Amino acid sequence: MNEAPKSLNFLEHIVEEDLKNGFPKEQLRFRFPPEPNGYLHIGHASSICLNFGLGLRYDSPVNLRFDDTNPVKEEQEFVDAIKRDVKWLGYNWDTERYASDYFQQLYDWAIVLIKKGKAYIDSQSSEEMAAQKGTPNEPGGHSPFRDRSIDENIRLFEAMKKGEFEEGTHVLRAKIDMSSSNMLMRDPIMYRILHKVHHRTKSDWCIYPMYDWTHGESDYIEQVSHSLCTLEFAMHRELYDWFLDQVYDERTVRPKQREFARRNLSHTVVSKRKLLKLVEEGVVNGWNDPRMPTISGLRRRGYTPESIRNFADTIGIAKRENLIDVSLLEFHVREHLNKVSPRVMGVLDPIKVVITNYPEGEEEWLEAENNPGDESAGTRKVPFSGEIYIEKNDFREEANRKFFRLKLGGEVRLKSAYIIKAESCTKDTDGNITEIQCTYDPKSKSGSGTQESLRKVKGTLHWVSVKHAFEAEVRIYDRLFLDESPDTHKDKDFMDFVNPDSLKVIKGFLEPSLKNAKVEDRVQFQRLGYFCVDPDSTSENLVFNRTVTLRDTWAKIQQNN
RNA sequence: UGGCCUAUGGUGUAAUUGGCAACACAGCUGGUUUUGGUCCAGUCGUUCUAGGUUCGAGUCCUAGUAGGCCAACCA
Repeated sequence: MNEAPKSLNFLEHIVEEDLKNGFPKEQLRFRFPPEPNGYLHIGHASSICLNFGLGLRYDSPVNLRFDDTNPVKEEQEFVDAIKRDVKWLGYNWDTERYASDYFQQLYDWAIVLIKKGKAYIDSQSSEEMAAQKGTPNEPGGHSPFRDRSIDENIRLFEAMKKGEFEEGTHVLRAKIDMSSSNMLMRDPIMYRILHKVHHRTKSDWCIYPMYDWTHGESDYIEQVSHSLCTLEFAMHRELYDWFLDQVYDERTVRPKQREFARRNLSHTVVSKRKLLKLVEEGVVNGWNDPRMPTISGLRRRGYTPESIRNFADTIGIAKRENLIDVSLLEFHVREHLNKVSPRVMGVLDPIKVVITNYPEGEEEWLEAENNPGDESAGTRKVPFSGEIYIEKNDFREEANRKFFRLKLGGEVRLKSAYIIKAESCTKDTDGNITEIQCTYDPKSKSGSGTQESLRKVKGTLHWVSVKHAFEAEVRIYDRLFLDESPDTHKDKDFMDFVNPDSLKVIKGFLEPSLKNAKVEDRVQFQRLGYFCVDPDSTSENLVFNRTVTLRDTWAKIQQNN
């Protein structure tokens, strides 16, 4: 907010332009309008950051408005989840609103339209109406009910409201233009009959307003100045304005709809239907599975609100098609986690190292820094002993100069501990290495300041003391889809691209300081990645989710060979 | 036989509104480093096509091309 001149996106330009043309800054108001029929995902997060970001930028109120005009699909559970997610992202709405709060006002205005001859009751079936609607290339025809008298329209509409008709028997339509090139202007439906219980208004209503009739008028009621939505609503703008014209009073703020392109993330899907399929077919374990692009999934995965906000800020906003590489999201979570997460040591694929010259039965507690980039993070004690675990792939019997980890005859630094040298290793009958024998240099202790401790050795390994380490469950997550755009292939289903290795559950050996880690704690397992404590954790069985690996140039080197 | 929207490095977004095309990510090279992390330095590479207006066009105009959206009693 307070840094040097940041360039504006096209929506901010529009606001600036309005301000320049005399729109009072105090009357700026925005809204985030989710339909409570599903969970918020990363795409919504961008929209949330956009609208609330505008609120922050101009110090303007932002309403959280639930667009709950369809009782068939909407539930309180989603309202609660959405509120939790928006809060978690770090935003505060001015007021919590519901389109259903406006049902009476909307009804009254509908009567006004009928009286002005701008709306009528159509008693055809939906099939008949569809057939009449024409196509984008051909104009539609008029309904035989289009010229009902105002009195009859009023009488029928009231009867609809009283519940005197079956679902599907009548609708209220705006009387606009059946030959418009914009299909939405061909006498759009304003109300339909639905004998359903609404999550808030219960059984008060059996007629429910449609989106187009509701949304703009709700913006108007709330005096939202800029109503931002995605591109597919661009054609709705003409209707949005037409409806507004019917009730607009010059003395009030006239809401302005503008459209932006939704932002697509690579290697993922976000449509409700597809996410539901992943849940129902057991590809993932629920809506908040750490592989899901839902806010709750990202949270459980270990993403921070800051990283998501920074991501949204970086990708910007425009009107063209886009596919943002997920590596940018990963960059932002690494960037933030690098600053805030304590470093710890854990070995996920252990091999035992015996330090042959370490005094039998002895142990010592060494000082280790919690974050080399942040002195204020302090230090902690880590136990060392004559038997430790290191990662299997940190040892090779022989290797070239590029491999600066442990090899026979070679030296390596144990992070925050001593320099060791591999002398020999033992194998089982299949030739698998089962143990490595090393010697250590007692004078090389980290931080001791001795000549030996200051020696430069190329490699530094993380480790845990066998005797002190404890076991925990570690869930290694990877991208859910192997294809960057799994749901855009004409000949293939997105399910064909599910990564079979998106989750591996393993056992890790962790340093004892982690024993009292709490759910949602985030740490960096040194040299491995960032991990987050999962809510499945119990006091006997801690569960860590891998949020993201560290950048791994070694992996890249190996890949290129 | 339509209407609306869009087109800038590999990706995303900018360009003081007509004035030297920039920022981030990704890639590559080197340096620092008790994390092959971080950090630092460097490097690669861009205005869909064809005309037009202009001293000057990514920006304005025309045509073309490519992509997206539009015919739910969904939002």
